[in-house]
Amino acid sequence: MKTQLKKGTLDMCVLAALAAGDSYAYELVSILSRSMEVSEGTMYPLMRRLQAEAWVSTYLVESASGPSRKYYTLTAAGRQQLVLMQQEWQEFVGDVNSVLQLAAGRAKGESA
Amino acid sequence: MKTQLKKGTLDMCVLAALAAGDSYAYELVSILSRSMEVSEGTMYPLMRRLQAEAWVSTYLVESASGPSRKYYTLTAAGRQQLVLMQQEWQEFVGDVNSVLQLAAGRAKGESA
DNA sequence: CTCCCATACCTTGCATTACACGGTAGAGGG
DNA sequence: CCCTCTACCGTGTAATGCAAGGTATGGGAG
Repeated sequence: MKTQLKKGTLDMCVLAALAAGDSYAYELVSILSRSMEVSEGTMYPLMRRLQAEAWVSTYLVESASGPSRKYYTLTAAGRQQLVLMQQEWQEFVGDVNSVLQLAAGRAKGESA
Repeated sequence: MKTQLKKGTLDMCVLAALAAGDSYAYELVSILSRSMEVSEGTMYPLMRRLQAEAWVSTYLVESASGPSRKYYTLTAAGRQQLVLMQQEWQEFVGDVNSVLQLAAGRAKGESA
């Protein structure tokens, strides 16, 4: 029900996960699922977008327990983008929190 | 360009602003604009949604410098919802930050 | 051998929501 | 009369998360 909150942050989360090491979509879902809810239907289109932006590149690796895995690596541009996104994210969190604090005082009836 | 980040937070921001005192859409835009970018085209549909959820109620007040103003007040349900949203927001921020920190260590070549 | 499950890939269609753009209308100044 | 500021509103578009469904590989259960 709070899926709207994720809009725009998943890209950053995936890039961050990839900064910790190469991975593939199916695994990324389970990695991120440890901290937040994500579904496959979100992941695959997302990875396509990241690749279209040239923030990641791919290579195939055969698996002994199923189909080949499509691994993703951060490109230099991807690393740069991650830094940028983190800055925007923290700035945004600060903005929202400042709005929340604006209200906090008066909400309890403290008149001035 | 980071409009996606706002998805789902504007409702909360508006409710928070109203917790500090009744207001009308046009004014809410300028209030929130002090902390973040919002446009009128966003505000009016948003207010209708909040009202449809019964989180706010309205009353008209004539103005000496233009058309009548449609003021919005938080309902009891609105106050409750604000608290809920704030909890979800902080939880979400924590989740995202934990993902970001996951990557932080290894990104610099610290091989555990 | 067959069936099923876990792995791993992918697509289509839907819902939500922020915003640009455009339109209406009152009050006051040039 | 026109223009600006205030203040309201609607339509259509873009972005994106997700449910649901589809394909294929490999191994274990029956």
